[in-house]
Amino acid sequence: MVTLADVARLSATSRSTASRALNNDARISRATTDRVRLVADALGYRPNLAARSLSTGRSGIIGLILPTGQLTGDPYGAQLVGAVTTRAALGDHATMLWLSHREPSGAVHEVLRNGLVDGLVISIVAQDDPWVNDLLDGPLPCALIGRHTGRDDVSYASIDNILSTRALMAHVLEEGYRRIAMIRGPIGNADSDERYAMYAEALGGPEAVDANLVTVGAFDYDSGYRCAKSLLRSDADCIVAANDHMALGAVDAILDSGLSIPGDVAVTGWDDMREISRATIGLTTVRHDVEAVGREATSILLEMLAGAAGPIQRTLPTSLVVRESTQRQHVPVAVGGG
Amino acid sequence: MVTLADVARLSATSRSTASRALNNDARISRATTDRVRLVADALGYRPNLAARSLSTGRSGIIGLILPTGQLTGDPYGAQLVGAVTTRAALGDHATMLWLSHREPSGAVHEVLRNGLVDGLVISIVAQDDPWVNDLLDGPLPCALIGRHTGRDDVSYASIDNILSTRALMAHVLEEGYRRIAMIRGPIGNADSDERYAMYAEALGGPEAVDANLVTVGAFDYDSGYRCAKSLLRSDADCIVAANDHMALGAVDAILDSGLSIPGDVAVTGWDDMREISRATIGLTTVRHDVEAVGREATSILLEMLAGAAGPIQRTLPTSLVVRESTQRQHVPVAVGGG
DNA sequence: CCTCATCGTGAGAGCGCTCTCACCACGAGG
DNA sequence: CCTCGTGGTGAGAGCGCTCTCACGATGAGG
Repeated sequence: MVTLADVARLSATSRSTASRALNNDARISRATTDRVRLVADALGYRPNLAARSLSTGRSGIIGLILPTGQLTGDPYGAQLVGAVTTRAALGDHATMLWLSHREPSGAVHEVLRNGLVDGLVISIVAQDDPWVNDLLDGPLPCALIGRHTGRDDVSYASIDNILSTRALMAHVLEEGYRRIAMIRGPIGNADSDERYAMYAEALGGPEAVDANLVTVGAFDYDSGYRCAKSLLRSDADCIVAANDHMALGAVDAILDSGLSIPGDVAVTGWDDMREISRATIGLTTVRHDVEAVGREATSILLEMLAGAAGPIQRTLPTSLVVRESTQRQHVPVAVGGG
Repeated sequence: MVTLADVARLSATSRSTASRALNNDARISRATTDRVRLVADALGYRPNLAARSLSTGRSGIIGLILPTGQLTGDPYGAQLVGAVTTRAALGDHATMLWLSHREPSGAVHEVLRNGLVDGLVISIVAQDDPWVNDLLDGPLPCALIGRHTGRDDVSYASIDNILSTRALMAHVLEEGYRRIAMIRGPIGNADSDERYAMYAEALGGPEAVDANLVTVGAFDYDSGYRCAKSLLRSDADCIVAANDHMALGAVDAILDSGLSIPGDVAVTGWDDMREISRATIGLTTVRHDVEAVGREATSILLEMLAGAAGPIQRTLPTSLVVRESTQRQHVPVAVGGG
C-alpha cells in the first residue's frame, strides 16, 4: 500500500507538507503542490480513510435509513437512494444504506455511535417508531425526508402538503362534488396528518367533516380498495386518496361496484406515479419530485456537517395534475401521461 | 466519547486486557472478562471503527455494487439489497451500497482502494463493462451475483440456468409446440447466454436453430413487445422469453395481434415475479430465489474474508412453474399465484 | 543594519485501537 | 531447591493521517 510517507519521500517534502498539498492548503507554494500531486498521481496514492477518519473525527460517510418497505414495489425508494447517493458524492461523501426492517435498536444503534457515519438522512413511514426520536436526540446530525409529526426542532426536506391539498380540494369543489370523502394515510404520519388537516380545512374545519366520509388506509392498494368500498356505502361522490396506490384500489373498488369514474364518483391520488397514471383511468393527482426531496435532504445534512446551525427546513413545491378521474363536467381528455 | 482507555481504567486493567476481554480472547480469565464487559456496558462503550480498522487493516464493511437499473421498477434489486445486508450483519459486517450509474471508474474506484471496504458483492447486467474486470483483478475479494461470461476464475453465486432451461424446453416440447422462438437477453450477459445455449441444445444444437425465431431483447417490457411482434411474423407458436418483463411484453403483443394464449401462441418467462404472475394470464416461468442468491454470494465473500481460498462457486436450484400460458392441451386452470 | 511580519515548511504528537513481546506468579517435575 | 511450562496480564509500538507549534528564509520598514 502506498502511503503519504511514500509520496512525501518521493516528492522531497515532509508528510505534513504532502498532506497539505493534497488537501488544497493555500499556504503551500504552487510549485510544491504541483510536485506532490504529480508524485501522488504517479504512485496511484489513495488516502486511507480509516486513518483520516481517526485523525479528523470525520469519516466522510453519511448514513441513509430507509424502511424496507420503501424499496419494494414502487421505484420511490430506489429514486431516493439514487438521489441521496448522487448528491452526497457531489459533496465528497459516500453513502451507507441501512434498511430499518431489523430492529434499529440493534443494527442501527450499533453503527451509529461508533463514528462510522458523520450524519444521517432518514426516511420514515411509521413516524411513531421510538428509535426515530432516539436518533434525532442522539449525537449525530440528522436530516429527515418528510416531516416528523410533533417535532419542529428537526431538519427536514418535505413536499408541500398544505398548498397542494388546498389546490386539490379547490379543484374538486369547483367541479361540483359535494360528498367528498377521504382515504387518509396512517395517523401519526406527518404527510398523512397534514393532508387530512387541509382536507378538513377546505370543508370548513374539522367539525364540518362527516365522519362517515373519512377512512384510514395504510398507503397500499388493498386498504385503498377496502376503504373505498366502505365510502361508497356512505354515498361519497368523490374519493380523495392520500396516495396513488390507495387511489388505484379505490378505482378498482368503484368499477367493481358497477359505478363509473368520474360520472358517478371521482377519485384523486397523490404522488403521480408513472405506472399508475398509465392505468385504467387517468388519475388526478399531485405531482412532486421524489429525487428533489432526497437531494435537498442530503444537501441540508451536508450543510449541517459544514457547520450550519439550527434546524434547516425546506419545503418543495408540488403541482396539481388534473386528469379524467375528476372531470365530470367536461369531455374526458387525455391530459397527463408523464 | 468513551474510549477503551476509560473502560480499562474503571475495570482496573490495562487497555490490552480490556481489548482482549471485549474480543473474546480465551487467554483472559473469566473474572476479568466479566468485569470488563460490565464496565463497558455501563459506560455504553462502542469501539471506534476507524481506529480498529486502522489497526487491523479490516473495516468490517463490505461493498455492494448494483446497477441503478436494478433498483427501479421491480423488487428484484430491493430484495437483493435486503438479503445481502441481512447476511452481512449476521457475519458482523456492515454493507455499503454503490449504484453503478455513475462511471464506476470515478466513484467506485475512489472508495475501493482506500481501505474502506474489505470486499465486494457485485451484481452485474452489462457484463462487458470494463470496470467489472478491473474490480475482479483488483486487490479486493469479490463475489459475483450471477455468473460472469468468460471468466471461470471468480467466485459467484448463481441460479441454475442449465437445468431450468432444459426443464422448460422439455415442457414446451412435450406440450407439442414446434416453432419455438426465443426472446433472449443481451448478448454477453451470462444468464442470457446460458439460457440461449440450452434453448439451442434442446432444439438439437446451434445449427438446428432457425435464426428467424431468435431475437435479442434488453430484459424490459418494451423490447419484449417489439421482439414478439417480429417473432409472430415468423409464425412462432411458442415464445420463450428470457425474463418475465419481456414475457409480459410478448403477452401484450400477442393479444394485440388478435391471437390467443396459449391457443395460438404459448409464452414462457423467467423469474416468477409476483406482479407479473398476477397479470392477465398465468405465466409459465422459472422460479428462483433472489434472496437466496444474494445471501449465498454474501456468505461466499465472508468466507473468503475469513481466509477460504480459491474461487468459490455455487449454483442454486430453480423450479419450473407451469401455468396456463403453455397448456394448450389442457383446460386452462389457475395453478399459480405465488 | 536591525527588527519584524509573512510565507512556506518540518517535526512530532495524537487520534483509539490491536497485537507482539515481555513479564510475573504459580505449580509441577527433576 | 531450582528449572521450566503455563495461564494471565501489562507495556508500548504502530496503523496512516492531520494539525499545532515552531522554525528558517525572505523582504519591507525604521
